[in-house]
Amino acid sequence: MDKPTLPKTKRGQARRAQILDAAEQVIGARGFSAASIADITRGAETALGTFYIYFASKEELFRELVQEMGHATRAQVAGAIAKAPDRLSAERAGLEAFLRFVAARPALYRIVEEARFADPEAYQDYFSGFAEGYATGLREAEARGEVSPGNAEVRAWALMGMAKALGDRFVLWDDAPDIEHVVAEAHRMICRGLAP
Amino acid sequence: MDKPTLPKTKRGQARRAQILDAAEQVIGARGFSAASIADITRGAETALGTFYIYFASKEELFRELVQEMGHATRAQVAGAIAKAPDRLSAERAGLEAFLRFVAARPALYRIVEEARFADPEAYQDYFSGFAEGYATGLREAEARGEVSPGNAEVRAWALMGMAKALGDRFVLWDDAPDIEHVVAEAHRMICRGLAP
DNA sequence: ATGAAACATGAATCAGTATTCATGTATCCA
DNA sequence: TGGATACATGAATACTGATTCATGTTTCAT
Repeated sequence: MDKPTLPKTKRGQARRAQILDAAEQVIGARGFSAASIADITRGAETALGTFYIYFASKEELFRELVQEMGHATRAQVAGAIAKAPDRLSAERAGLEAFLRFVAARPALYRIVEEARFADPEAYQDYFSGFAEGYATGLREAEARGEVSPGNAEVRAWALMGMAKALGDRFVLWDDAPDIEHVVAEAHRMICRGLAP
Repeated sequence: MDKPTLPKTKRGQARRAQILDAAEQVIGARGFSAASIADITRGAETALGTFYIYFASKEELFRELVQEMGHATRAQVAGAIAKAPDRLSAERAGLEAFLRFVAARPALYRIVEEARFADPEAYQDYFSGFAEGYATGLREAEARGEVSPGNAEVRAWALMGMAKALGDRFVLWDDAPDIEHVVAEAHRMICRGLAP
């Protein structure tokens, strides 16, 4: 009933990690409401009741997974962007890093999308936070003259949306993803647009 | 048990429509798995069992709602695009029509996004079908010299993703949507990109 | 007008599953 | 090394909700 604290022993820490891993797989595969606690503990090779030693509820576990995705994505993208010499290069590197992340952890990606319904606040916070950093980067680039003037917030959301849709179609739903090719094509449009 | 056929009497047709209307509202508000058949029939002011006279299951009803959204969106966007003198104008008109549709029928929009989980096949079909038409339009425009050369499929998905993200942030999650402004900003990026 | 087909009803059935709890077993510090 | 704390177990609880069905009522072609 009480909100569980973090585990204190080695064994406890290992169990909690097992459950989180299994949850990523099971919820990623079946979806949040279809995934039962029993499925998750079975995947973690532990007893049903053990779940509640570490998590107060299914919802709390879910929130933790969404946050994990947030941290992991930011880390991946930020790392890739850091080395870029200018903003347009950063756009390319960031998009590629995102698509590679989707390829590497499809279950987590799906979980975030499901948060739109299962935990709308966490979902909005996740993307709003991401968009804020994105827009700031664009404004700084604009000040340095690396991108044309324009509304940074609209651009940030538009670019995030592009990345998500490309992730769906050319990574998640594609048998033989060719990330490099997709990134190259998309980047050309990001830089120059459609105008002839 | 058998798959119900379409109703044969006036009364039956009216009942079925009542149930579909109520379902759009209830599933749009609570989400697919949280919305119970009882909620829906209550909204339709009819008895629980009546639902199964018209629909084989909750899933079948859901599929029908997703298809309805598909038809409605296409009609809206296609109508708006038809009058455009060239492709870049068409992009602007299509984006604006889409955002206005999201504003007008948020429940249907939400239902489509939930189909990603509740009925993945319908979801993929919906967007793949849309993308196909989109890509064809871009190829024809490229042939007419109205847009620069580039991979039409990647561009189509990227543009759809942009529209979805802008719909989320600046229509669904915004207290005072300013569609015209968002469209103007986004359209500039679609035409010219970020390059200075 | 009338009876067969169509439709309406809601209690009962059936299948789950989130969460709790009483009863153990492992861990680890004093 | 003992015992207090942390952790493990899975059957039992408590509840929800999709689907069925036996029993009416309405519609409408004849």
